[in-house]
Amino acid sequence: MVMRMSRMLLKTLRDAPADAETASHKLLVRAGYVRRTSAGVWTWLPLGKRVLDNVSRVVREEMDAIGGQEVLLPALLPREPYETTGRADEYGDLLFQLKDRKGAEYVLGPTHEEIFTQVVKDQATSYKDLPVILYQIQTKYRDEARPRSGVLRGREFQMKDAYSFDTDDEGLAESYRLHREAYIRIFERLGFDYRIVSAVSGAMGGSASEEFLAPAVAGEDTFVDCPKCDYAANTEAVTAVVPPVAAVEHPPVEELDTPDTPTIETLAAHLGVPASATLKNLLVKVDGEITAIGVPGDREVDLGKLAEHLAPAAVELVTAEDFEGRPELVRGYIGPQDRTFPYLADPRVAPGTAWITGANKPGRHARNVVCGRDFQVDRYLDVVVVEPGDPCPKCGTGLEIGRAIEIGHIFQLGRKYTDAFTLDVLGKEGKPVRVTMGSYGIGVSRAVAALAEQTADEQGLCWPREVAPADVHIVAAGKTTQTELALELADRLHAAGVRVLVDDRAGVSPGVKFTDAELIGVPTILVAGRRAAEGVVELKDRRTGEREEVSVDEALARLTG
RNA sequence: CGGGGUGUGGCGCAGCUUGGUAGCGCGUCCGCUUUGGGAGCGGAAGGCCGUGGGUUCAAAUCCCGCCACCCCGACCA
Repeated sequence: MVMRMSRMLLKTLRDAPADAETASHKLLVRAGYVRRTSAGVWTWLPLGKRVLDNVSRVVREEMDAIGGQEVLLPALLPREPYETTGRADEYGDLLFQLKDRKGAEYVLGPTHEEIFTQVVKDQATSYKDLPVILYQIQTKYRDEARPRSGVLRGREFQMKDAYSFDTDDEGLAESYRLHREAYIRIFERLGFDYRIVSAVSGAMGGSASEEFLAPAVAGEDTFVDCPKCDYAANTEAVTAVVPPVAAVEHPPVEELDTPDTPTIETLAAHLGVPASATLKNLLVKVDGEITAIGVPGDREVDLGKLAEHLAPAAVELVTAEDFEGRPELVRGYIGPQDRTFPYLADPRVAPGTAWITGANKPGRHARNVVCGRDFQVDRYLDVVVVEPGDPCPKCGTGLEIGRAIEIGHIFQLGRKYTDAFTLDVLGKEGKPVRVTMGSYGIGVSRAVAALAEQTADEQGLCWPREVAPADVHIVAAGKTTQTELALELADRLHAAGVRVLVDDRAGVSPGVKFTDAELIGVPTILVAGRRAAEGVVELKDRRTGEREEVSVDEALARLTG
């Protein structure tokens, strides 16, 4: 069907809604693709629905290509399976919960590992039934504390979720590999600039997990990117590169009088040394026990990272009360020498390195405090916040830090869910075998917004052809002659299988139509204008802005070629 | 959940300080003119001013409560 703007439910806005902040949010609303219905809940208007469907189509084709079988599970689900796996509590308020008239408890599905596990338990009984890959493209519900950035992070959103079921680890690894490659093809076809980074599994459980990140200023994730090699990683997953320590004989420890220097800043200024020469000792409580973390003075500790390393132990910052009754802990002057507490340290605090650090006496610091000689480290942990310029673990180049949108995530779950539901199949030996599982997600609606973020320019949206709502946007810049030609071209192109959007609105000035065409972002703009009567039209590339006058036949040939 | 901000026709905003007829731009509808970069003139429609209460002769405006929405952070396949 040819989309005629004179008949479409489409209204572009000159001004973006005041509450829109990110480019994709502003442009998708201004260009009439989506409309907010409530916080984090969006209506997809005709143009938006087309783009959404195009993304789904690509995803579907590539999932089918690896043997995935599409199914559709309900979004309205009994709560009980989520209790079985403990995720009802784990998700907490993130779960939309409701009751039916009889008081039975339901949830709106946030992701479907539980239900897919049950489906396979129902249907698969023998190792011959496996491996199997199931997927669906479906609406998901998460009651996010803070939905934001338009459809980038909604409470209701479209997701493709896939699940693999295998009888052994090798099978899982293969299913995972298949998905990884399918994802690469999907994101290539969609026109994404993306990185694959290793990630932490979080609430999903399981071992191996990688994220597909689309770099964008509006992104919520920070990641490091090596400008030279292909290394990229989630900031939490970066490991420090420690340069080898020169075997130098350090002079003995020397105490210094350093009054009023309780912070690294004041200390470094007082002594006239860089902060990196000092050793910062941050006190935390690990399950209530006071513990110090030693990091170079110019470094920040990432408490989230620390908590992750020490989980399930609880990590809290110390408070003033914790110093009561501990006179050996001198606030601002703590050092790891003669310590009375466990000592964790960043790998940069390597054996043989010398530091300026607290002397455990008020107003006193010590220099030439050598790791391994004057103090011992109980355990090394990577807990320092990554900084731009830190060396790449792979090639040593200075890393860059950027923002990105998570558009896909793949997991080797293992047996977390199959254990919970005792999903076994009969093996070759006639004995039950516990099934192992993977799960693989793509945020379909998020991908639309992420693509908008990556491809839009000052004039508006600018879609890659594969996802664009049409191939050609025909503008009738004039009166009857132009409109008739525009409609005729639309029909002929459509007959040739080209997807067409035609601006045949009467009484709308050419200027309005041009700016609307640029805002809407269809890759090719065809203008039937001044020279329409003589059979000459203009072809314009939305991205480059290049335009060219060609005959009608030439235009048709190029667009159908 | 902590901090900040905003609620006035479809969109963007003014009015609130100092209470008294709800206003502007864009958009929409009708008519005429106009048609290559957000046209002109004339007419018109459209708003329990987020919501509940209070103060007052009188509340968009002052006071109290609530709700919704947005931003930063925490959190988050």
